[in-house]
Amino acid sequence: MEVDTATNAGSQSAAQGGSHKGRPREFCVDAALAAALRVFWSKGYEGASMADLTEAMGITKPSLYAAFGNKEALFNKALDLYEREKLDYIQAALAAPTARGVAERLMRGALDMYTCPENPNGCLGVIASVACGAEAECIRQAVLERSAAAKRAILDRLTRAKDEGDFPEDTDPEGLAAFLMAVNQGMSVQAGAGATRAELERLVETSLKLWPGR
Amino acid sequence: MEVDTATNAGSQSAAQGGSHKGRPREFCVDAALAAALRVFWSKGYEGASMADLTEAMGITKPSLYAAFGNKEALFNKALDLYEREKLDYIQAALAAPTARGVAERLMRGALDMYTCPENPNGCLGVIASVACGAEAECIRQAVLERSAAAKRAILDRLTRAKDEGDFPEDTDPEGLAAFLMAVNQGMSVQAGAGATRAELERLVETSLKLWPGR
DNA sequence: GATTATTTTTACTGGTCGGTACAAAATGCG
DNA sequence: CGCATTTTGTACCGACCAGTAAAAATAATC
Repeated sequence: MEVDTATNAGSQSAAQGGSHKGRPREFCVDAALAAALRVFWSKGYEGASMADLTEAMGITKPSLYAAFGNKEALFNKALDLYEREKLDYIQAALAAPTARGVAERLMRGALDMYTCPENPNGCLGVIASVACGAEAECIRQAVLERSAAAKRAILDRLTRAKDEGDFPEDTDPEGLAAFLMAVNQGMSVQAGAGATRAELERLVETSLKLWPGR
Repeated sequence: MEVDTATNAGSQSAAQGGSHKGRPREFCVDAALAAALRVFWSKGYEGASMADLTEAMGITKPSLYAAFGNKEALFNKALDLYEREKLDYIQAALAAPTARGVAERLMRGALDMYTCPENPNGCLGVIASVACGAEAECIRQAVLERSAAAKRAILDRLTRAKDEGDFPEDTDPEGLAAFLMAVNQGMSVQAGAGATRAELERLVETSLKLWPGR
């Protein structure tokens, strides 16, 4: 009855202690999910074929469907993993004492993530929301919801910052939140286009120099 | 002999004066290309199927192949049309007398284009470069080349502006060019995500207020 | 009217897409 | 052991993909 069995499986291959009854799973669910994330991150949702995914994950299609449900469910779990492991810098940034500190940590965190050689180029959210047509509309919606939540969190933080006197009087927190999102999205697009770390650093330094207040 | 026959055909359907020999083409090549552009613009290169294209263009597949070559050639012609008709605001912006004027016309031009209800959401260049995987690499390269050329033109203009004293001494034209590209790309992503014109206007106003110099 | 050149229509190709049916294999439990 | 349960590998499904072969249709030229 469709029980979510994405649970056990050790670190490498052999299944260990779990007191399950049937034949033990031969692959590590977490490692397979991490591999799937890399594929989605590199090729987008529709661009990633089941063949791409199964090859990268090292499992066959029936195993994938048994462990993750279907392609859409697999993507959503990969998106959870992405947010948890790769977007943690956002929450950390919001804890900075001043608006300028928030902006700086946000931009530098994005810069580090986009230029880490172990990561695919660009932002999974941007890739999946831009490169998503028709049938995969619910995927797009899921991604957009998370993006909207992030923007709202940034906006709340900047609004508080204005109350705390971090900005000149005529500053618009909504505009600045959209601005931070735009710089981040621009960095993602440029990283995907092959921009070097030095180029993106220049973008960050310039944006930071333009940032108003403290 | 692969002669490029994309020439005549009147404004609506009937082919007129052209002194060709065989059966006259029953559709307008320009109108079909415009329809194809809308499809690519909405769905990206790989997301646009031949069925999507032929339906929107009102022709059959063999007619499409005879008139345009193949999917890739059709895209490139659509990209030419896009640049010619939709990106003309860029050249106009570069003619502004000051760097601030350039930035303002660039941002407002993009804003107008992204929020024109007759246009699909977002920027074809961003969509095609982000949502392009593997096999369509040459498409991606073609788009990236045009984007790089645009950035270079902007950079040249900003460098001249610095020579003319439009900026404070410590201003980095390279950083500002990347900044303008990023705001534009961010607007495209946000427009594709469903942002309203009012939201994008706020982004433009904020970015303009941060812009340095005159 | 016959010839030649071009477009149109219909039907088709081999390949890939996401997803699945089925039986063999591997475990725990009695 | 025998049985229930779960995963595995293989082989397959109908739908769609980009692209094309072939013949009928329509025009200019002879």
